Amino acid sequence: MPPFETRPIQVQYLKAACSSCSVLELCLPLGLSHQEVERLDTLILQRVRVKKGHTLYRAGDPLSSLYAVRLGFFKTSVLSVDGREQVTGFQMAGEILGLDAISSNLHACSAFALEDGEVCPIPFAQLEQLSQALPSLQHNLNKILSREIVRDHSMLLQMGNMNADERLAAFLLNLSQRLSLRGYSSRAFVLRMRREEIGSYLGLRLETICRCIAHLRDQGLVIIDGKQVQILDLEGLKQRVAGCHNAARE
Amino acid sequence: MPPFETRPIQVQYLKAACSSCSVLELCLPLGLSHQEVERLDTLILQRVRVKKGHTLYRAGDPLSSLYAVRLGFFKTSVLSVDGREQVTGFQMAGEILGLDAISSNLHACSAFALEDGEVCPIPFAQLEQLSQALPSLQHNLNKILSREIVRDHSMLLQMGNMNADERLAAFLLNLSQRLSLRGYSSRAFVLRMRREEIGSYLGLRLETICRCIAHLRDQGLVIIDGKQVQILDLEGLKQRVAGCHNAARE
DNA sequence: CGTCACGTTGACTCTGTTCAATGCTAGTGG
DNA sequence: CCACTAGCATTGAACAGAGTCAACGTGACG
Repeated sequence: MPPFETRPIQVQYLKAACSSCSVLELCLPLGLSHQEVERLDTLILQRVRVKKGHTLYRAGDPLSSLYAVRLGFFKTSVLSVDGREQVTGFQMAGEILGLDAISSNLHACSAFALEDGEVCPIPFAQLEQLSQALPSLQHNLNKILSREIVRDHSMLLQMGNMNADERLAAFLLNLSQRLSLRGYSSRAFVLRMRREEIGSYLGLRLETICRCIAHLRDQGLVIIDGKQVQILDLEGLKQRVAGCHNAARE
Repeated sequence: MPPFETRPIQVQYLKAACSSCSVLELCLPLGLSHQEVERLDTLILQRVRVKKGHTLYRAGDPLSSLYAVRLGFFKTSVLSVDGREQVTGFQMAGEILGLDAISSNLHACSAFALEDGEVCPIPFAQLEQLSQALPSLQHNLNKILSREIVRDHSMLLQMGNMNADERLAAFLLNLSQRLSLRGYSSRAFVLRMRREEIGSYLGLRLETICRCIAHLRDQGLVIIDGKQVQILDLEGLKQRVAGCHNAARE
């Protein structure tokens, strides 16, 4: 186990308000009226800084809050009985952490910061209470939960039907698309996770990730130097994924 | 494509009421007071019969209702761009179909009946409306959505970290456990799906499923004759899954 | 009785894993 | 300042597990 897994999180309190947040339209308040956002603000009392390598919560912890990522990059993962890690997702600004805890009031996975970041804790009991009064807030929460289900199903499709190169291409495209939604370049970005974590997420070994990076590089689709990614041929990458398995094989 | 994919569903109206349903405590009304269930009953106007081989809804259909399975056995699946099927789940009595449609108001997967069954359509707009008035109903919906996320994550763990034998063992144990929750035998049951569908669900080919069945049989853990399953050694099967990959390998 | 869909098994192939060696970078301590 | 270490990334070679292709069996059903 990496050493950082034993460090507790360091909490620093900062003022928070959805109404002045830059990822407002990607997050829980999406589509709410100004007045509704102000009521939601009454729940979001603070931002919490999480330093790189620290844990926001662990599998088994009781659910107190969901966490909206405001800044930074997180991974969530579950452990198999024999201690193997399965990364279940990478989250960036505007995405919500902790959804899987609602079912049992215990977190089913752990959340780690892959770089320094900030999250807005959303006390869940109060969120449910407030969403009694705000239909559109309740609807948003339902949508966010459902979106996570859709995302998981597409991961299952990747794991079940795509080969290693295709999975990596799909992974890079997914990052590219989410980053561009947040105003960053879709063609140049930095991987915040290690090869091993990408591999775990995609159901592959880290060596396979290295080799797939080499394949995509040799085909002139991307340049990946360490954690620095440059996408040379976005369309080519997309074709690689669409022509899923067997089709258009070299 | 199998021929039944083109048949429309045949709708037959039957009286329905959660308050008199046998899977009440596994379904949406879980934990609701008698009065609350009666209000929920006002939404559940009918049961719909779905005959084996028929489609309840298809990917792309607009979301009008969620469906509670009352009887029978369903599969849900998504298609990849090039027409490959990925089975995302098998649903039995008390489980809810259509959750992935909430995110976009369009069904993201299709639902097929693997045997004659009955579902209770739950008009989603009205469900959201009613859950404004009934906090515990809203809470249940949240829980059900979250439970699906947890389930998907455990499927990702299976696909990412388990070999073929382990996945099949986990699959059989999961069926066994859900059936026993519903009052059926946990040691003898019938597979409602074909080998190919099991394979798609587990990210394997149908031939691999056959071979894994043979492996488990040769180890004296199960007897599987066609669709008839008999579990001889429940504990042995569990060990097979827990000692996930590499551990306790023969 | 013949057809068709499904299931089983074998032989061979191939993709991804495993194991190992090597390189690179950042951090640490003498 | 440099030697040393630790963690991460890359690459090669050998191996193994699952895929592919093909043949055959079986049971349901018109």
